[in-house]
Amino acid sequence: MDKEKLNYYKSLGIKLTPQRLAILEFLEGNKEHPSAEDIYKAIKIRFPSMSFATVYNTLEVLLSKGIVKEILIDGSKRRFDPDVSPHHHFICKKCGKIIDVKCKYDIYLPEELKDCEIEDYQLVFYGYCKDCKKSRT
Amino acid sequence: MDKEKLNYYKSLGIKLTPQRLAILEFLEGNKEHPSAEDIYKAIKIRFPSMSFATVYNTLEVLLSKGIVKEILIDGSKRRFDPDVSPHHHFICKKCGKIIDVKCKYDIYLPEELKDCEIEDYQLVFYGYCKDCKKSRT
DNA sequence: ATTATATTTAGACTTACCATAAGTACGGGA
DNA sequence: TCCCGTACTTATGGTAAGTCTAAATATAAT
Repeated sequence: MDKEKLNYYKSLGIKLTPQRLAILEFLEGNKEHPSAEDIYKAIKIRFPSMSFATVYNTLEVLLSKGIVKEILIDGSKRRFDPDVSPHHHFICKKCGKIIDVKCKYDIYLPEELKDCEIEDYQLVFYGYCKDCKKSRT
Repeated sequence: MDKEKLNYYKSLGIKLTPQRLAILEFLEGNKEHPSAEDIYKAIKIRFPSMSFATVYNTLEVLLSKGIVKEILIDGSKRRFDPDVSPHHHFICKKCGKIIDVKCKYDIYLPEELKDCEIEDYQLVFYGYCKDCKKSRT
């Protein structure tokens, strides 16, 4: 990881432990929208002593700092996305694969929410991916 | 519940037990986007013998018949919506309240998903509702 | 005879707890 | 200025517990 990024993380007041660096490196540029378990399994290879709690703790920190984003799309588990730029997602109902959607849509503030403070919005497409579409009965 | 609806449910091949009727009545016109627990608690008053599993079983049946829809919006639990007409949602990050958004947006099929079979899409707004907006520090 | 219910059990995912360990900031000495 | 110990703060690891959901099975209802 380059020095600039390191300093950026430090400037946010994050204590950079080897485990956290490993998690950050794993997430950097990752397009798989991993779950906590995905992260845990991947890091465990290099850090056999890694604990599941550490993964969750670190994710909580990264979420609070806006370094990663949680995507509410998979009912069965939390998914995380290191790409915090505005974009949308598709999830396959069969295999759970998530695909980024970079389209821009013209989403105006709905009348029903005029008294609310909107921080973000996400568009989610549900269906079947290229591979699962074929193999469906 | 009126007879027309009853016959409609019957025509779908759903066996209408007292518990299921209670769940259907509770859901009918319900704008609270209840969780399984909300439903369980509400029905338990009239059916003390009601089981949690029955709630899940019934919801599973109603989902498969398209009578209710699951909304993936609350990371901590499943939420259900008896309004299956196309619409969107807002969720308050603080109190968890969900508000319906009936606006129509022009959502075209994104290039990234041209090989996928899209069944549905949902737009979700995140932020703070009228009440929680004030009380934030 | 088929299907739903109630109850219990089990599983997956996540959070809480606490003693131990490690990172960071600071200040004195080279 | 740079290096290095010291003290303070925070993170880790392991486990235990909590929550939500799904499975299994015997009983009851249709």
